[in-house]
Amino acid sequence: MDKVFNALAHETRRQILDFVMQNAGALSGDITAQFEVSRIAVSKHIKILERANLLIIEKSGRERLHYFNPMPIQAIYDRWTDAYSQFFAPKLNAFKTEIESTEEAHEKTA
Amino acid sequence: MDKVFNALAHETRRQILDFVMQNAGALSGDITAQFEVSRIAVSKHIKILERANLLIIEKSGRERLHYFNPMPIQAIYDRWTDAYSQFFAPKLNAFKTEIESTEEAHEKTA
DNA sequence: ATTATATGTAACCAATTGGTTACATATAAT
DNA sequence: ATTATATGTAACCAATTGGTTACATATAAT
Repeated sequence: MDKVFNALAHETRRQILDFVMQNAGALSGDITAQFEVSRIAVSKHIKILERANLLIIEKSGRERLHYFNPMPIQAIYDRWTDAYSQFFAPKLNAFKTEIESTEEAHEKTA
Repeated sequence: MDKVFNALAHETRRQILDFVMQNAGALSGDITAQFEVSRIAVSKHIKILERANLLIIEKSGRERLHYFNPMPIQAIYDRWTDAYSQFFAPKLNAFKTEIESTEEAHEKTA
């Protein structure tokens, strides 16, 4: 789970996920072509995503085909919404209002 | 958005969120008491969470009261599920099966 | 058989991160 | 007025991160 959060904490890696999602089976080279940084840099990002199980790689000859795996994100979401359920239900709007009025009060004091 | 992902990419910071969520209005000192690291280290983590808008701070005299703000996470989730909706719907199971068979095939080759 | 392509690994480096100690300040309690 | 408490800031440091170049290997194409 820590690996997933860490993997998602970099813009390039999130973009790689976006790209692979829309281009299932993309090769390393296809992914590299999307970015300005070197092939090696992209390769490292892919490795981090792979270790977080966000990408699944299929080898075919000298090529590597990449597939997006949504399950770790689903797992995080499940844990998250469960833990934070009190905030994601009707109570949300009340909370919003409370925070906003708190902030207004704060601004007046500041 | 990058700030939010980065803020979530550290175990201690996720634990701070958990704690503040269940202890709305907690003081800096209350949060510090939950961890082994120094007050300063915790303070830095809090600052990162604050800048990501995941914590809202209300000053009261010499104290700082902390409140969890779920909205950035909600925003991420909205963006995420929208972008990845093709995977979070009925298709999910088909995809899972596809990946699993792919992996089996891969294991046999390896 | 030779050449081109797809990818991997090693060594290195600057920037960022996560932590520390030491010192400072503002409010509350006595 | 003095002391204790809650929090802030500065300077520093080791570890991690994100990138690079140089070299290597395995498969596909000619």
